[in-house]
Amino acid sequence: MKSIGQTLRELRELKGLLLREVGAALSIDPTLLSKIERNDRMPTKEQVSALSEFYQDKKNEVIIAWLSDKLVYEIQDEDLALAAMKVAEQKIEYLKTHKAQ
Amino acid sequence: MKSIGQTLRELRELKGLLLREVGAALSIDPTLLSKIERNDRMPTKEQVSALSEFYQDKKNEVIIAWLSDKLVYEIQDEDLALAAMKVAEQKIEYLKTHKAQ
DNA sequence: CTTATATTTGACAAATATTGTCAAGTCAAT
DNA sequence: ATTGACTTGACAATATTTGTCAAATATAAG
Repeated sequence: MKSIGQTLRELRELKGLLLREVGAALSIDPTLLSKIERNDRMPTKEQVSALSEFYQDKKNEVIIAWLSDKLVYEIQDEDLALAAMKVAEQKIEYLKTHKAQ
Repeated sequence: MKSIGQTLRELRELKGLLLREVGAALSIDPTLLSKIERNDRMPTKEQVSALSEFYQDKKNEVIIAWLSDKLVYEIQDEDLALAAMKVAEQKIEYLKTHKAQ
């Protein structure tokens, strides 16, 4: 249950890499990476794709941390947040079974 | 499990009101209300507040339909949508118990 | 204490996304 | 054909988000 920032930072440090190095590998400005790892900027879908590929073995972990952070961000201040989440889950499940082509 | 648009349309029709009438009561352009009821535009937080007050008895229903739609919108195309929802739920619960003043 | 390297921060620019409006269109009933 | 309710499309207006750069901070080494 880690934030996307925490997830990315831990993965990077595990590999002993610098922001500069990851940045160079993925063409992302290191200062932007810093902000992302500090949850100061949300990475874009493309950045998450690149990062999740970069940290291969933890691909899904990265994506799930990112998606869940985006969800939380959307409703964290709401009293009905949890109730809304449950309904959203049902809606997703419904869409999944009834999805178009 | 209704969309925000469907929820609002049904509530309005139950009261036998016209878009024009609800619009006048809440200072919202009727053509915008039309789009909202057709899920073509997301209402803003302020509009949802006004609308949920207007349809008093169904206040929470309106808010939950809106919040859950926003959540779904955020992740509906993702394979990991459901997994992310579960994690987001945990994060919300965590924030709820550990929330700052 | 000075230098070197890594990271962070703040302010702003740039890009994107979202919402609001208006004129014109459809549709049904009369 | 006219009227009334609603819808649609294109564009304007706003708002939000993201990216960049220079400066600040931090840490370690010499």
